[in-house]
Amino acid sequence: MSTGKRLAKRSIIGTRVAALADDGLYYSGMIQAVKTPAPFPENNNCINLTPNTRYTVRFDSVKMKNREYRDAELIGPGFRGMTGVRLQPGQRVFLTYNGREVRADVQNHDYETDELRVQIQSPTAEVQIELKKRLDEIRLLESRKSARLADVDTDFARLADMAGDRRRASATIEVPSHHMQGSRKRGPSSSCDLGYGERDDQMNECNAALVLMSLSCSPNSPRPSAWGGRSSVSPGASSSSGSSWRSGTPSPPPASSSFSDEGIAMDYEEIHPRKKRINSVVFVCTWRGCTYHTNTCSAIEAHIRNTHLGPKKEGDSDHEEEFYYTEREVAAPAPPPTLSHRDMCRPPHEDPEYQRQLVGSFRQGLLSTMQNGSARPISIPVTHHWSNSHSPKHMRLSGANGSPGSPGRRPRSDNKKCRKVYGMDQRDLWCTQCKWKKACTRFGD
DNA sequence: TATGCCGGGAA
DNA sequence: TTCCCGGCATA
Repeated sequence: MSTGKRLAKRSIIGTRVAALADDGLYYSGMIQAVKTPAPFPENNNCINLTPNTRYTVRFDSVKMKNREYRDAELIGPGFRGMTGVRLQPGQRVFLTYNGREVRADVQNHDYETDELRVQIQSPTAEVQIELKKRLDEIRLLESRKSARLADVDTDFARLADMAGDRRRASATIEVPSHHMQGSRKRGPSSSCDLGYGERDDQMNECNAALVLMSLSCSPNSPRPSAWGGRSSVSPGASSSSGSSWRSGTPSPPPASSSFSDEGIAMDYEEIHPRKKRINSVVFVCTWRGCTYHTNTCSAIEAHIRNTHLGPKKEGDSDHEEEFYYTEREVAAPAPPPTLSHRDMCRPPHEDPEYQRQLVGSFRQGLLSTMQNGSARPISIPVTHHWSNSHSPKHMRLSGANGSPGSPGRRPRSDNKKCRKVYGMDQRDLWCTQCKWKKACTRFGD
């Protein structure tokens, strides 16, 4: 049943196209409206299209006015391709170079051989790279959805060489949604994993999480120059606190509370200033299914923007990329395994990898006690800043008192659970598992 | 009785 | 896969 609120699947509105402007150059834009003389003028999908159909193109550049074109005049998916197109010098094009999409400007187009001389706009670059490309290797539209390639301080050649660590990072942040408070019903998805176009509505919640993600890039870690160059730090940002609040969002970072959703400590760095280590830092894309990682912040942001998020809207400066990557230290001289998690937004005990280690140690302890008979409690250091305690505790896990009767059911732990800590009326602060009546991941063993 | 969480079903 | 909840085990 169609409600009529959504465009038909085949709607051509919103399609990205390139169209010829008065200056003889093609500019990218988007189909904004379709005018068709067909009997169903309200039908905007391509079912009733005729050769007389006219498409209103809204150009990406605000300086350019909307204009109507016939389909034969438009280049893009569903319209004509590049064949036969004549490009003028100065034409902005896109091509794949070193596995990445780059911008280039046409120097000259040989109509006979359909070969072009283009000059790549290397972002790093004093050196301009000039290439010869065939017309069919050239695009007028950004296929990788990057609107900011030119701003990104990315060494593309180095990116292509990236290899190695493929560990997945999990940096899921739950943003408590008010509409769910007190209700057991599932609310509308409030995930920040949104498609392009829906994001604005969700930015209040996302901003909160954005703050948390910003903290994952610690001020102590090496920063590429582009970071500082691009970080138009908002006036509310505190430079002395060491907080890496650098989003352009107008609201200041939450100041007083050392806790946020999911018990994430905001002033973690202040409580435990990180030991200066010269380990290399890897920025890991946390987009679901993506294992991309790189060693520069700007590169990971470029990746996220290009590959996952899509073009940035005009005047947008929400630094949304920060939400989808996490910073990881690759320990050179093998530090204690859990320390690396200090870099992450997720509290250590909620980190799946940490939990695995914990469970692993627990099992190992059980095993050893079973083998040598001595019930020696295992002591695992737990930094529990997340629960109002600022001193490291030791969580005692004893294999001796495992319940004999119910194998498979874990002995009830004495730890405070979200229910106890937050109470029923603050259910939205519970960890997800507690909400689902599952084993608590925040205070659990 | 309150709480923790397993198992399983719905979305 | 995520979310939710009945119901059992345990404190």
